[in-house]
Amino acid sequence: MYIASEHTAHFTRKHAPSDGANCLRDLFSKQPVEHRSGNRSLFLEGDEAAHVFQVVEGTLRIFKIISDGRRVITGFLYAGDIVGISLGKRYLYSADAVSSTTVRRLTRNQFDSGIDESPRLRTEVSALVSDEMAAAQDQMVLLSCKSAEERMCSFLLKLLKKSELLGERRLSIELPMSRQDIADYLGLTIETVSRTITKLINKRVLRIENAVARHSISVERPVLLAQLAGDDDDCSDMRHDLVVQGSQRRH
Amino acid sequence: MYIASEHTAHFTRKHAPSDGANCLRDLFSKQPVEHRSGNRSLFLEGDEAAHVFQVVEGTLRIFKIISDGRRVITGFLYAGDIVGISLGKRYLYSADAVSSTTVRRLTRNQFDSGIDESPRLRTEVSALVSDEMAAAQDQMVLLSCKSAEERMCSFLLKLLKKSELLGERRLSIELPMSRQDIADYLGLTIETVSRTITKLINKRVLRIENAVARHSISVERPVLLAQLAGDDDDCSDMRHDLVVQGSQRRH
DNA sequence: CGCTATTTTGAAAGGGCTCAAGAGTAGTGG
DNA sequence: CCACTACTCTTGAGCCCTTTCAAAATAGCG
Repeated sequence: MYIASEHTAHFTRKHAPSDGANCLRDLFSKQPVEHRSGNRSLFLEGDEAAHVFQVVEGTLRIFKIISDGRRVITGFLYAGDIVGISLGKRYLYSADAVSSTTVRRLTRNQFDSGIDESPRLRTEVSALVSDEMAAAQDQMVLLSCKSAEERMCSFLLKLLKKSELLGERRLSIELPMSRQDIADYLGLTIETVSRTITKLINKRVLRIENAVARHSISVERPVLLAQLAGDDDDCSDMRHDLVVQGSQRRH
Repeated sequence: MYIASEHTAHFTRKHAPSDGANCLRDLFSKQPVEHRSGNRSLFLEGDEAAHVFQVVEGTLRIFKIISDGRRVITGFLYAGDIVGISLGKRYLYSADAVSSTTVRRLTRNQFDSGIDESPRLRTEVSALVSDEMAAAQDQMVLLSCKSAEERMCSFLLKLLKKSELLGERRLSIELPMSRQDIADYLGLTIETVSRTITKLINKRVLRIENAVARHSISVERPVLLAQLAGDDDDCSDMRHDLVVQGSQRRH
């Protein structure tokens, strides 16, 4: 219902002003595609936020470099995702291509005037911002109090769900990013990431595809993976006991 | 320039349509104030996001309760702050009063139609969303790779800057929240928070005001505090060395 | 096939957590 | 006003998980 399929997009376009767009996809579709090879930068933290990008194919990572040189990856963006929405004058983070990636871009002005004209686009943008915020919140929870194993499982589970949404039949996960990328995203070291994956393989939760070794993982026991992730997707069952005074023990 | 004082708000109102508002403050100003005593809930994660709130006085904490009962505080809100902006249909987190607090509220509809009418308000909202996102990013960095001491100093420094903005003369920080709140916010245990504060006192960075014991801290060496926070507010000096391949050692 | 980059594995150290107890603070009622 | 109780905060000791440092194994590439 929310996803504008090719069909509905075409249908509703008839009713829209000729210069308008019905969804963000339409807005971007007229822009030429650009290509970025792996590790090529898209923009840098602090640069003037002149453009909004849509990932056409491939993967982007968005990150900050902190004073001592360490890198914190705050997110990965995949085909269809849009980067640069909830921004002020300057980019809050840097972005570069994990692997070979294609994007389309709109100038900030194009984007802003596009959404100013259409309440529908504003709604769509607002939903995306909300999603982005929700993702940031989830990441804070993960970094606040999850163990290495829980972090790894949460990450893999998220990728698994994404590939299921895209209609993947087999329970396999493609990892375009390196172990170092995963470590910088999950707030761990590369060694801990590696060890944790090994542990999950020993537990028969995962299995390494001998094909594109290490960057393709198949999930043997998805249920166990979900349990180990420790999300339990909200504890909505206990939502209504009021007055939970602080966290009870443990971090 | 950005802060709409009583005066400018009154002045510019003449030029605006009678039903419009020039800034969010105006939009809220007509609403009655509501009072929440300490620990009283404002709304719960997952509830229908029916209202947007403005803090008039006091402090709110916004948090999530995760499956094992632990609490993660994702932010504190102080006088003037607005909560519930970047939301979809449901609240992403719960909110309650840290201490005695007063708020004003708008229904989602009031808020949405208010900003729909005014490009100026949309700009203001967009800026607030951007700030919220920036804060979330900073928190991710803090949780990803800062030590207990760095976290504590970052937190205190933020509060110090806030109180400076409000025109405080003395270098003192009021902590309306409990040690447990701080711990749940910084991803630490209450014991570590306590120990870290003690350590900072021993280092002569802080000093406890014997007045409102423990919830009023004076900063003896603000410069050292900033150094220990390890922010170095962006490493904008090194922004342009491209191709920083992963974080170099250490997390 | 040899070189380099990435990943894995091992051993030791450390920082924050856990468990436990003590000290300080606040609220209550005699 | 002070004793009593409940709660928050602090301090101590030991442990565990993750990090650190180091080296070997594997993958990628010319």
